[in-house]
Amino acid sequence: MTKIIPFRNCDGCPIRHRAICATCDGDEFVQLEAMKYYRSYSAGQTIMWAGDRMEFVASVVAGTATIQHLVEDGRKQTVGLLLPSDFIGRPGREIALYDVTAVSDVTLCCFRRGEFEKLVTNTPHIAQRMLAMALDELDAARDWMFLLGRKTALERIASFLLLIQRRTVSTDGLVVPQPTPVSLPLTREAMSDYLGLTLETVSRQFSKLKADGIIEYASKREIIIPDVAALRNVAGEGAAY
Amino acid sequence: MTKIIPFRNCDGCPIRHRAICATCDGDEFVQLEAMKYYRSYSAGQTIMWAGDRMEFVASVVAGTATIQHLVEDGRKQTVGLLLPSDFIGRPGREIALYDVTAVSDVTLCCFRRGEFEKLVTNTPHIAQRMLAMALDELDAARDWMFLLGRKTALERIASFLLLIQRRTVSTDGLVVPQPTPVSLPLTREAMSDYLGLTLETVSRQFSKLKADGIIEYASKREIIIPDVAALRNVAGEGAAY
DNA sequence: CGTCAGGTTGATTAGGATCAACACAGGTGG
DNA sequence: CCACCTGTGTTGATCCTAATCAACCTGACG
Repeated sequence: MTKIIPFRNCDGCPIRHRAICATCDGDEFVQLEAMKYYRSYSAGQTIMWAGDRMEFVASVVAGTATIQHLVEDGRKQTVGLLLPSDFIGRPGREIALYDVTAVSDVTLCCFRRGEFEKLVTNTPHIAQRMLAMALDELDAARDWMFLLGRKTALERIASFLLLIQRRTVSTDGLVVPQPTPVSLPLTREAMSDYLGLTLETVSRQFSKLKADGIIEYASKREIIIPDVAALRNVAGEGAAY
Repeated sequence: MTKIIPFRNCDGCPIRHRAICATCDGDEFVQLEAMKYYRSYSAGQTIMWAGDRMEFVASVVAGTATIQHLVEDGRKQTVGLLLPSDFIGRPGREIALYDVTAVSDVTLCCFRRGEFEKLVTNTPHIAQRMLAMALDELDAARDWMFLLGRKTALERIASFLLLIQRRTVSTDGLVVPQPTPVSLPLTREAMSDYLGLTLETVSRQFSKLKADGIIEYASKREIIIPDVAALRNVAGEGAAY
């Protein structure tokens, strides 16, 4: 099941043009490439514990991870989804605030935190890229706050499917025949943690979407969206582009 | 009601040491000071509309504003609370994604967006300060996602009161006699928008906290917390410091 | 003195949580 | 090869929290 990463250097890296390194110029890029190292985690493994010292920051190269806040009484909320090209960790913070867990097999491109922080201080491009990515994440978090605060269960599921669909097609690159099958990186339970629901409610809303013809199952973890506009409608998103 | 700001320059500015300018060195600071201008808004005014072109970025000098996401059918969620020293806007984005509304009379220290963006590009300190602030906001947004996804109504109110208390005492500076009165910058309705509740539920939970002796009213918009630890307990936060 | 925004409280409803049973696929080991 | 187990997902019955609908209170202000 574990995918072997078939490259050792950044040429041919699948996230080369979207990750933190996307806007680096020649010299900066050389520095980054020199200090990077890969790490792999299998599905279910914890990448980082809340409260732990963070040894590294990293880009997700392949796989899916979640950022989670969990509390003694067992309540859990996923506060961030990490897909390929997303960044883990933050320069300037020593202690992790959240757990990071691999939900599928994950490959990371890591940088020792100390060295990376020096790079951020010294090379404006990287600081600016970090800033742009942080602000994008902040906007995404705010959209999710609306979802968690105001959307119905059905709308949450629909929004989540659209999110995955958007990220998937843009990852795989070129345009694909319209009714694309979308494979879901999360279990029903992991989705419920992300959507502020229970796994039973998630399951029920999937059934409802299927009954209404909004989605079809290729398998339990792979859906087909015959009409994206219809799904967008259910999600309560404008008919935007 | 409108407070007149009794200063023209940055000396004596109440947020000088916490805002975006906190870590600027002499030269950077001079540049920032040269390009700044003040704007005031009275309670209820909209500072920025979602979809509008952003002419400026700004620091909140005084007053309270909210960042809101609202949707055609009337649903509304406050996705950010802006208190003194918080930053509005983002370099590199032309169009606002959210509405920003003054909930009390607000004074901003503004910078033309174009000029500010140049400064971010050219002066590493400011880019790094922006990054640190953005990452702090991201953490705050993630904590709020937990609140919206998993906390009960009572816990949300308690958490909100603690948030305001924390920000208030740290704003006013020195330590104050223990049972501090905390003045609430938001109406019940504005709180409900922030907490993902209805205003009726907010009101009920206030009544419950009062009945349980966790809070007392100095007035409807000013509460006293006799025992912060007890409130923290209700909020479901650890007994942390 | 009347009006209105902000706030409280009550009665009822509804959406999702909770508790519970069952289905199904994939492994594992006898 | 089959029996068993475990992780994942579905569906049903019931309960409960917060939403909704509604009435009323209070104080500020013209």
